[in-house]
Amino acid sequence: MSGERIKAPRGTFDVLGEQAGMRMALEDRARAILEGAGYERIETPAFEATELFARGVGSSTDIVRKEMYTLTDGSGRSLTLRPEGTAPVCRAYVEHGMHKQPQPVKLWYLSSFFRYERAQKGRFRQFWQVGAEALGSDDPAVDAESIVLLGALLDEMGVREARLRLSSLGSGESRRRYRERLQGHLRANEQNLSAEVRERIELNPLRAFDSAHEGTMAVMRDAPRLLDELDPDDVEHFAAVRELLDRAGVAYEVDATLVRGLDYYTRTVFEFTSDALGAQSGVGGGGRYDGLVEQLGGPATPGMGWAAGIERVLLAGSPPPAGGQAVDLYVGLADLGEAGSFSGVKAAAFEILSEARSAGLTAQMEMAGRSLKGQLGHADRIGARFVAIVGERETLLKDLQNGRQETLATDKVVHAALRGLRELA
RNA sequence: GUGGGCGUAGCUCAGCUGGUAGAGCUCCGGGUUGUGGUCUCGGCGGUCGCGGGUUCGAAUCCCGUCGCUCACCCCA
Repeated sequence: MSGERIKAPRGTFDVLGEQAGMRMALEDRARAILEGAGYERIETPAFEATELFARGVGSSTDIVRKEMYTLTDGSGRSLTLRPEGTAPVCRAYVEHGMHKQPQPVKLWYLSSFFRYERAQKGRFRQFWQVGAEALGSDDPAVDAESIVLLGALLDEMGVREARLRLSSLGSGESRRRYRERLQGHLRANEQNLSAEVRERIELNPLRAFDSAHEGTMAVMRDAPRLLDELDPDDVEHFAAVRELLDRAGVAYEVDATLVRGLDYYTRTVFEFTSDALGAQSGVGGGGRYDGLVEQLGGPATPGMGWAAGIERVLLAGSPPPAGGQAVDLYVGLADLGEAGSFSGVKAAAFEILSEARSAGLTAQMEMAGRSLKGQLGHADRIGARFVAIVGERETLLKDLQNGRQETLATDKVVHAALRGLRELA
């Protein structure tokens, strides 16, 4: 061995074995649920113009301020590995003129995202999210359906004890007025706030509700509540969303202190949390972002969506085990010959392998130079039904399930295996 | 960026107060002049994260450094 071992970068991981199976199961369920509700799959580029996130996600967010993987390409363009999925989807909506399609346009994705953060349980630098976005309608039914779908996905993935918190951030003038009142309250009590919150009074005062700092929490107990100051339209919209969720039998709690980390949210916001997760309790969340498409240069278009962290869903849930691929026929060799060498027997075995696959069987061939005992052991371990031991003149075909075996001409092996499998069925 | 815990075979770990490394699992092979899942025996496999220091001697003590991990922060 020479040279230093190169390891996967901090905060990244290889997906293999059981993990890969669980992910496939999740993707499978997500597709069934979302496409059943009219969502179509979308994949956007892994990197975008930096400007998209600066404008879309918002310059007050931690994501834009310190968590983006930004690089300059050969021609001097500033590009950023996507830290989230909503802005790219909105960009695609505008770029492809989807406002001409029947609204709402419903899109879903399962992709990886990148944020420069310290990794910990449930938090990584490259992570995966499944997300759904519905653009072009401000109907409360869109909000409710969206939330119901994520709830269904979490349920099917075995995420127990998921709590749903719900709120409304309002919109327009009332929201601006509220923001100023809150800033006033914060400034009046500035000496009791944590340093982080103090720094954010101008940028994002709502974040103060999220603080775990004691002094800050005391100040926030007396702070004005946004929910008490919504516009009549927003009040009505929020009431409709709640009514629809009630009708769907979805349990939730209204939490006026629920704030989300991205600037684009308006009106409905929600989050599913689970205690099974450690410090990172958020499994998935989202909300309405009625101004985002316009902010990205498109027509005024309402939008509603969510994202759930794959790693967190898997951590909090108990996904159904993925069954391994059955192997109908394992093709072994009677005469091992030299390791890595060519032989007539090997060629005959390879021919059987091809023939078996053409006949619709799943088949594998001995490629490690194992002994006869080793080959049978291996075939058994991978769950093969039949083993063929190919010899110079004839071939032994053994049924591993009942131990029966017969010797037959090599070119009859696949037929015999097929016949054996048919008898089983 | 800050703090705690941890870094010994591919994996899980043992190795007390210093005497230059072990187990289980996995993998491969033997036990069966060719036949699997049990059992049994054996083999492959380790610069004890890295660098320095103390010592006759360090995986074991000290310092530094890197990495992993959990937490703060923030979020999915």
